[in-house]
Amino acid sequence: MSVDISEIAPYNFSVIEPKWQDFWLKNDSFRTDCNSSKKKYYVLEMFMYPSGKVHIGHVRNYAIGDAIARFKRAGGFSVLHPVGWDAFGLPAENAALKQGGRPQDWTYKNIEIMKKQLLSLGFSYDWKREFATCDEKYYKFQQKIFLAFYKNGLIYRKKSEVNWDPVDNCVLANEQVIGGRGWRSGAPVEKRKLSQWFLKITDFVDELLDGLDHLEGWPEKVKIMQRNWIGRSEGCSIDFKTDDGDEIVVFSTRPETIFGATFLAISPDHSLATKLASGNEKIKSFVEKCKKGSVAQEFLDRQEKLGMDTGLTVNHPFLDKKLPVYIANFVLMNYGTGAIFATPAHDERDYEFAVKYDLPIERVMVSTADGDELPQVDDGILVNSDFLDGLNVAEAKEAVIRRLCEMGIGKREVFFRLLDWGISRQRYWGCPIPMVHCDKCGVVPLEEKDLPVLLPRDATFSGVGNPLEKHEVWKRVKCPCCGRDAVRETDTLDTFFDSSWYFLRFCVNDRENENLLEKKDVSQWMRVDQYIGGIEHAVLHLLYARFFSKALTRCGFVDVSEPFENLFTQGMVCNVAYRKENGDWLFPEEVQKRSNGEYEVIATGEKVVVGGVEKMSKSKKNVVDPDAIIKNYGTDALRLFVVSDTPPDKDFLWSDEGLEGCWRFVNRVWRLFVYAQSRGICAKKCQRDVEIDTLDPAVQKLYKDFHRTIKNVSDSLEERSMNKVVAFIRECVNSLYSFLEQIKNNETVFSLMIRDLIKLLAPIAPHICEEAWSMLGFEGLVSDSNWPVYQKEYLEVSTIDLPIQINGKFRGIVAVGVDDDEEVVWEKALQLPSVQSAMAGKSLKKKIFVKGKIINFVL
RNA sequence: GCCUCUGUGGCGGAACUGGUAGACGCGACAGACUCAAAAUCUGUUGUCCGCAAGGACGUGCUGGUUCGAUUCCGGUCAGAGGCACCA
Repeated sequence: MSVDISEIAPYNFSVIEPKWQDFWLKNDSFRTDCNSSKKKYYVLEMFMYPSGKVHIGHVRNYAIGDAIARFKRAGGFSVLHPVGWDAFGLPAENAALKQGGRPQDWTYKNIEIMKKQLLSLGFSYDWKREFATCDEKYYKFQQKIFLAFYKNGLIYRKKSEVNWDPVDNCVLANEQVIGGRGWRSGAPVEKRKLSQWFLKITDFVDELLDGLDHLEGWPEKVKIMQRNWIGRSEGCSIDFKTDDGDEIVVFSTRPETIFGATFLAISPDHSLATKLASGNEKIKSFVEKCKKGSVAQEFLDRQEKLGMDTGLTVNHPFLDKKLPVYIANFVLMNYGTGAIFATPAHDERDYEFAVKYDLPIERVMVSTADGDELPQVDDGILVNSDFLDGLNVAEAKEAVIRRLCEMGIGKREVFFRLLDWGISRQRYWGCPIPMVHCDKCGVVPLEEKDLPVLLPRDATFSGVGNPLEKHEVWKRVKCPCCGRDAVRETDTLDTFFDSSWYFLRFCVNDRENENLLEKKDVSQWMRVDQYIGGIEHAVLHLLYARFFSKALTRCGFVDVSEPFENLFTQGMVCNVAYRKENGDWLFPEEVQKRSNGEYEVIATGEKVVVGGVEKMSKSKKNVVDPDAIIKNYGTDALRLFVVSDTPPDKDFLWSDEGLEGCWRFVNRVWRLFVYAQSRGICAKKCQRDVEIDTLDPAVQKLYKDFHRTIKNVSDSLEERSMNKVVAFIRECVNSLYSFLEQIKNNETVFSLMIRDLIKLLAPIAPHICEEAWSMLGFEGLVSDSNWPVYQKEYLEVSTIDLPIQINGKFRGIVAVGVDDDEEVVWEKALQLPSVQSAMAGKSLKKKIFVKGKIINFVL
């Protein structure tokens, strides 16, 4: 019995979607198959912090990953697609402080809630591998890693100036300081001197840098950011001696400008500055002023240059002249040697400083380009430089370094911007560091048998200081060396430590496996074939994870030089935001449109500024709750929407109309499936072959075009252009609607098209497809079915519409055979009225013919 | 300041190695169905001129290469992101 397609009831997602979610979960439908002979494919989305709620940004990230996982699965790969929780971190501790209770409880409760949300989104995860980084088991492994790194000399403790976040009351790594502010709190970072654990990431600096050249599957942008962050610079260090016999080693990448040097500058943190300060009140107060300045935001913004003459001088290495030594706040202690020679004529900072303090400026280079303004920073030809005169920069650099080396005062050197990674955090909710402080033995590692060091369950959170440090019972321990009373390390590990190796642990098939990293499992699955996450981790997590792979390899745990073969960075989800004129943000429900098109606050009638498109965030009151969307439109419509329209690597603009459109499309597809069923379309009808030549021309074209769709959808998925995937499927559904009358009686063609359409849509809208698959009597799950294959010969066309140009302008088309010779095509083209009228009275200068592409008459 | 990326209809965006610019969607407009509305289906929709056939213009701006440029090259403007006294 046939039905009217427009009368079919809408897709009943509230029943159908939970049904399949339960089925997949109960049957472990997406459990990783480790014993398969199929090629492996490891898809991973950056795991999430259990903040309490899944937001739309997560949905988009995971929808992209899930589409790839399902596509690869259908494409004949054995797919690993795990899920877990990056569960340590400050918010849990803040929640404990604010609402009482323990961070543990808060975290695990959030995980429970968010897991439910993920399940309601129908992602194809292997839930048997799920873990949280705060699981005792996971951090026990992590303590093992810490000890192994320690034994291998990759971890050390040192007292040094660190970044202190005054809001989070905690140290930050350099990578976590963004524009002088804490990455989480946004507070201006202060400097403090503390004893801290450091990870020797600088030991791998060359590998980390060179490895980037081979990461072809990474966005260029991320690689550039990492290269800049590592910041390699080549140059030369030069030894100077003050009249008092103090040594000052300077570093320069421009040693060829040495003849233009007019003074030396050392950092206020330089050991010589400290020494001088101790004997001189004026210098002491200056140094202190500089240190304060390096903290205050206003100084950072103004970058005002401050300096003080030490009264000391050094000899110029080549000239018979003395150079004064200044302490200058623009010289950084943590780069190079903390001292420079200044060449004001050829360096902007030196120039600014020299002008301010009235120091000489001597030109030693003339530009090859025009203009002779100082400072001249571009390369030129050396002048006033004795043995370097007339040389270009490269030649002069070589010559001067060679001479300095011969004199025994210079050395070729490479410096990096990258510093070692400080991993100590003065917080409770993190992985305890398995070290002990003993008065007699010093800092001693625990033995493996004493692991794990578990977090105490009875800590108190007062908001001041580190709860572990104040826990008098927990912190007492016997020294593993001498057995006397000692104290535990009370700092915990930076949570970025946790996320630097989780993707390796996901490889281990048996969650209970006591081996830290089962080598066989890791080598089976690594590298991650497709990693997906936000670009904000370009120099944080993504650099640390690369370092960990190399460090764990060095320690013999694994053999993974690089963790992520292909990296995809998805864009953010944005929404319009409203605010009052005083800047307060407003919820969309609080505003309404006036008749003149402006917006006002409903309650008060105040004028509303439509604040443009902003990243969805609670503070801007423009978030959309996935649960509400799922309740009203279903998961498939939501998933479809977040990958439609916008390429996944670009920012996505939320719109209710767009979502509505996807909901309409889901129903359009649903009606098509139900209609097909009513026409008797079912699995059985797919068994006959299609005799393409006997088909009605319209049906034949439809069927051939469908094979083009299969190719287009497959290619677009492969290149991660989900927006195109959706567009091609929509196109295909549109033409099925248009030719419904012609196709409805051809059961074989109709069946085959519906079957493969279900498969094409399944990676993005899995529930409706699973339902249709079962409804039409196909065996098993569409999630387990093979990806459709297109017939190449159907894509080949015999005739094409060839565009015709006159003087490069489009004038019409002419239908020709693909293989028609030039003469034949010309004949046909010349008969076109538009060509004839354009040619009238003119002579043909040239004819261009590109087979299958174009004809162009040049008159 | 330095580095990187991006500029295509009212909007999100398509366009293979240079070859019919604007696929697909949103919005808008019209028609069918309906007592009516919603839903659904079918059209139209870059701008300008024209009753029409048709024509002119059009991918930030500006030069160039080419028979032909959204695509390649030079300059320039605008926006986004990263780094920011890194010697």
